[in-house]
Amino acid sequence: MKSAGKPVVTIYEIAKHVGVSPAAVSSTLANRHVERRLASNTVRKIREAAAELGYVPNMAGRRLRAHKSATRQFDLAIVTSFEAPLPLVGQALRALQNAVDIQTDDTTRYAVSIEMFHAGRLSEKPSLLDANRYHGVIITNTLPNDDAFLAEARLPYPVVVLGRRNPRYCCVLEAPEFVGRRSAEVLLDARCMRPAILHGRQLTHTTSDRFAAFTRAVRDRTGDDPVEIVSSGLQPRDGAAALEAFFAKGGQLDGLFAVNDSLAAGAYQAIKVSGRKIPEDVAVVGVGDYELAEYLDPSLTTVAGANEAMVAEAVPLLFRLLRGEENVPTEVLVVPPIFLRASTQRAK
Amino acid sequence: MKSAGKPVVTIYEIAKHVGVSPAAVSSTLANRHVERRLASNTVRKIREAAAELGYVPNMAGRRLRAHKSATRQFDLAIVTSFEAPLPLVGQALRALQNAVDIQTDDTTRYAVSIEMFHAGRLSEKPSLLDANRYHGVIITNTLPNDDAFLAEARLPYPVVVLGRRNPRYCCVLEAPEFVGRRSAEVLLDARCMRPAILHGRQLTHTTSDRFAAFTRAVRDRTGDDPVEIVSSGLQPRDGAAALEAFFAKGGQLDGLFAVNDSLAAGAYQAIKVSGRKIPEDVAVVGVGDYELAEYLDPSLTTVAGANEAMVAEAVPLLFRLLRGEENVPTEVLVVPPIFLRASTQRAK
DNA sequence: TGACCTTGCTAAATCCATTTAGCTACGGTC
DNA sequence: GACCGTAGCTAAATGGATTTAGCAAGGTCA
Repeated sequence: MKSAGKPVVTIYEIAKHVGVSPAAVSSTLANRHVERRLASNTVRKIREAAAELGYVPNMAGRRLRAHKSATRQFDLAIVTSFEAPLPLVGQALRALQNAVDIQTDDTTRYAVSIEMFHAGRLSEKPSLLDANRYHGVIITNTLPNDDAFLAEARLPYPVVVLGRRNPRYCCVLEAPEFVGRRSAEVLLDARCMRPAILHGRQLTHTTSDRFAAFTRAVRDRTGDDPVEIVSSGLQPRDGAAALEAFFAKGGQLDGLFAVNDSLAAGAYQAIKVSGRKIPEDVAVVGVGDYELAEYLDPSLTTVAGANEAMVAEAVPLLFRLLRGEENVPTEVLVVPPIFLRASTQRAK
Repeated sequence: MKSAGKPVVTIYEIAKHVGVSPAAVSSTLANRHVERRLASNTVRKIREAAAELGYVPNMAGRRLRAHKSATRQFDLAIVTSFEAPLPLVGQALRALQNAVDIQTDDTTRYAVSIEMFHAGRLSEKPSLLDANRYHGVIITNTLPNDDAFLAEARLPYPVVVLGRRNPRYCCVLEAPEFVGRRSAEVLLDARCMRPAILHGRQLTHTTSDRFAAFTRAVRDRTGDDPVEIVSSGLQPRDGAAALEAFFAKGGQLDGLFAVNDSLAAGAYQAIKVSGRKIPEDVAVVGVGDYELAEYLDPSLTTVAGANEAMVAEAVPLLFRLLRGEENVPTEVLVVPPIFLRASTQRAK
């Protein structure tokens, strides 16, 4: 049982409690009691005391002692929000792990992990501010709140920010304007007269850029603003619900840009249920960061899908920062590819 | 630049190199040099030496010192494979984080993260065997190799294994047989005469159970074995490729059970491209752990989707183990729900 | 009886970084 | 000349666990 008492229990408390030395306690708790020839009765008493006092090992102490003095250990992490699409995070982690696998040798070891925060509440993760957890991190899927926090806090270790610009850090992001503008062009080239944009309530830096550029491009070419459809979340069900509501209110559209592809998947369903055909009645453009896009019916035209390219830039940058290199660029722009598929192929 | 030399650089080396005390070096590297009134020239020399010698801070040392002695810190992790579907892992992490958020107070802090291994090569993560990293973990998406490793190694801290049975650990898994059997029943009830099963080359405990139960159920009811279609991976593209190849060889089927839903998404495409209609020509059953299933066209009938329920069981179990409780069950079975949707609704 | 072994345990060093208390030298004040 | 203040630095304690060398008590064998 965990005691609620103030003083945290160490092996010294246990030793005192049982009447043995800390060495005996340590040996027992590390299951070394046989080779250290501790009497089984002593072992039992130590185990009981540990359980009774609610002993929790201090990992820092253990690691410090266990540290082989010829190796340096780097602890790296991908920091992302719970709300973010995980496949993108998975790509990032894989890329980081690959880099790490190459660089690992006798003298250098790495540990990489994913660390998550609630979107918009990065500041509630105080462990990030301590310089005693990670040697370096890649941060992604931040909301404006988080961004402000980061800019003010200035994390005391190397950081690469993915997908948004932050003046105090090394950033990798989509070429601004590109996705929104090209999406608009694709829809307009398919002769859409009433293009719409579908996005979630919370705009990240990336999605708000897509939104703004799309809106501007449509306005420039048609003189009108696009229709704006807002969903409550980023899951397919949210996209479906938003479009259903839009149609229920008598909304009309003949082209749709969904700022990410789960929303597009949901939109597909609502469009079909409403009796409209893709692409004949509604052309659809999405964002192809997931494999999914190609396997929707009809296959989804996507702009972007730059995540992999961004990650490929970010990982080497992190290592350059870790190495203490100077002249590491503070901003790298990635131009996403475009895949024209069935969802925008309208017969002349 | 990182020196390749053997002895790892500590602040003591730097101190010796510069000719100051370790205290000065520590103050400088922690950016405390102003309040500690170090001469700017000294600071510069220390910084230069740190860079030149390739200093890498020892996080264990830092954390040990930084540790507030009235708090105990638990480091928890979800351990999963790179190849696994991430949304499931995300669910697990969210559940764990929620539990942790509730239990955090002045005296107890938690850090949760995701740690990944290459499927089948868990044994190459030696850090798992050290008792100096995590207080407890939830392990999921293991392959038979990994399972054998775990059974032999006996990790020296609390572990909950998700999705497979392992005699030496506390396990949470799908009720065996259930998913495979019910999937078979759904297809047979839709009057399929040639049911097939689609799975990846690598079978986890869970997928091999699904496979075996499906096969047995089909055999029991029809006297014949189902058709087996094997894909190289677990992504939609792999499912599509496997079915394409199957059709190209003249394969026939009128019902398909895909052991996970990315495969089902890929299969959908190949089936449609081949000119067959779902569900008229081919009824399809998948596994609904992702939101996606409902938004495929036609919406996908799914059995399973037990991940959330499994996670809900696993998290409390982990805490019970951490608390050192006795009589923690070693096996918890979860019965997954079933969602009948359009992909198996054939007209009489 | 003495040499030697075994059992069962402990003292103390060690891992690395941080921080507190305090020392020295120098300049200025009355 | 006594005293004070300050800049600039260091010695030493500290955090928690592990391990090595070794001590003491008791037994075995010649």
